[in-house]
Amino acid sequence: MTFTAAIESAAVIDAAAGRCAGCSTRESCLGGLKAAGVCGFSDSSGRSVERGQHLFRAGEAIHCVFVLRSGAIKTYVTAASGDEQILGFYSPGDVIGYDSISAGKHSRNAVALVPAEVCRIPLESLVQSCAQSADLLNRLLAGMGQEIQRLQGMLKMERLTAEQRIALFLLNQARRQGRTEGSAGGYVLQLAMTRGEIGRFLDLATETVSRTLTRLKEAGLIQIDRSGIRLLNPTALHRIVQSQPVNSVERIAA
Amino acid sequence: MTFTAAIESAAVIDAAAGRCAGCSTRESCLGGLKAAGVCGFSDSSGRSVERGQHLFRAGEAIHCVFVLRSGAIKTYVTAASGDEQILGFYSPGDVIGYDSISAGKHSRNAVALVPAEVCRIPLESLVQSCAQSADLLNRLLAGMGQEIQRLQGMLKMERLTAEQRIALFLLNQARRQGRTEGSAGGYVLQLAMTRGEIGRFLDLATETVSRTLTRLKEAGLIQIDRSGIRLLNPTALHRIVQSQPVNSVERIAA
DNA sequence: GTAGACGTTTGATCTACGTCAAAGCATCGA
DNA sequence: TCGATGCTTTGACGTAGATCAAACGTCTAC
Repeated sequence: MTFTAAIESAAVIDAAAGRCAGCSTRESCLGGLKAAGVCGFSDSSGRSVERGQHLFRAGEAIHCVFVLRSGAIKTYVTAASGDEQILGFYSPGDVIGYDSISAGKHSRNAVALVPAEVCRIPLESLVQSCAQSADLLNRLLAGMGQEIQRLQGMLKMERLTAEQRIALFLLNQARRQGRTEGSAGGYVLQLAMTRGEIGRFLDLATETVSRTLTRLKEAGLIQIDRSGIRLLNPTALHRIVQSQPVNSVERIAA
Repeated sequence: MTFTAAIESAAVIDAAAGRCAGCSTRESCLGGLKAAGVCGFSDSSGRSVERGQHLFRAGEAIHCVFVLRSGAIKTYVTAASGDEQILGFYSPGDVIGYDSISAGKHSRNAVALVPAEVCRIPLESLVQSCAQSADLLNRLLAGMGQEIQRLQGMLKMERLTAEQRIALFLLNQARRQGRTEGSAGGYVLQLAMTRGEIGRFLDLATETVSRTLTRLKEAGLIQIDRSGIRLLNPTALHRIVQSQPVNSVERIAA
């Protein structure tokens, strides 16, 4: 079992054959096919990434895509002016790196927001295996298609007011977290990112994020305590997203 | 030679075997492989679309991706509020429909801005052929990867000022038109879209698009005559895009 | 020609959100 | 315990671009 130079500093998690069997991300992960015996990536292996450590950086050569097993990762680019734009937050089960398949090198940076574990899937064997397995090919195309649709969704987001963006963001996070954790009931979001990072994702100033969250809190739609946001009224949040941008909370919360 | 029900109203252009041979879009088109004998799509065929006619609509089932041979096409979605958001303008050689591969149905509408000709590439045979041809698979993945990067570019665009967006839009259009027409020298853009459509693409009001164009014109960077914009000073336009947003034209044009 | 429909341009005004500033509040190491 | 550091919150103010309104091409149909 060896590592490429690019990640030689990483700690091995578990690259044994049956590894995918008990993985909670199997459904959405490309590598679940390994357990199914459909394809066996010989050097698929894991890596743990510490908080603040980069998984890859823009400009680096690409050798693999990553599947997030646990933790949280953000991808971002840095403008000439120096300020950062966050392109995506990733939760367990997400595949990171579709954008750069067959581009040769990464177009953005990826960094862990909290300690994370990822699976490496070498690009070469992934693409080669697609020739053998129609199922894998379909999963790959579906994953890339979803990434395209996610980005189209973000473009739509740019048209919304600050309040609508925040509401939509909270709902999206809840939906994604529900995928791995117990879905119904709770709706308590563990946000791994800061207000500033939410802002750099939604294209809002930190202050606007903060103000909007307090407004939603005071309207009774959410509850904010340290290291978590509870969605008290997801339906109202939905209404805010849908509503015409004519002061929402006041109209909706009633 | 038959058509699916979805496009039975369309006129046949040319579905003969050697058709790709003389096609100007061969380089960027997936179907160019047909001429190379690498793969032969049995029912790949053409269709002409009139100005204002839809190629497909959101919600419709997907049977194929399209390659634009001539003309211009826009894709858009309509918000609940009724206003339209344009997701992309397509020029000859572009592949339309990557986003919906393996999604089952279209997520957006596609309509011709001027009379257009497209090639249909049935999805099923496209995906199947990827198993046979590594080259085709790579082209497909590359195309989807580029679409992802195009969307990431649009997200970055949203951070720019109106003037920067317009400048970048003009440069992008020039680059894309240069791909098929004679590239150097001219820089005369034939814009198939209205000011309003540019605005609904860049997320700007029609008035802002108009005002910004006149400002660029008065600064001597572009020349506007009926049905065309000439880029007199692409370098200055580039500088505008790169510059910090502190009133650009005045600083740059000097 | 001329009427009508559209697109464009220009001006005046309004507003959501950014920016600047300063004061809370956690968390962590010594 | 106490700074030190970094995140969050709140307030005051400024501005880019939206919106409203109206005049001005330009193209097509008759």
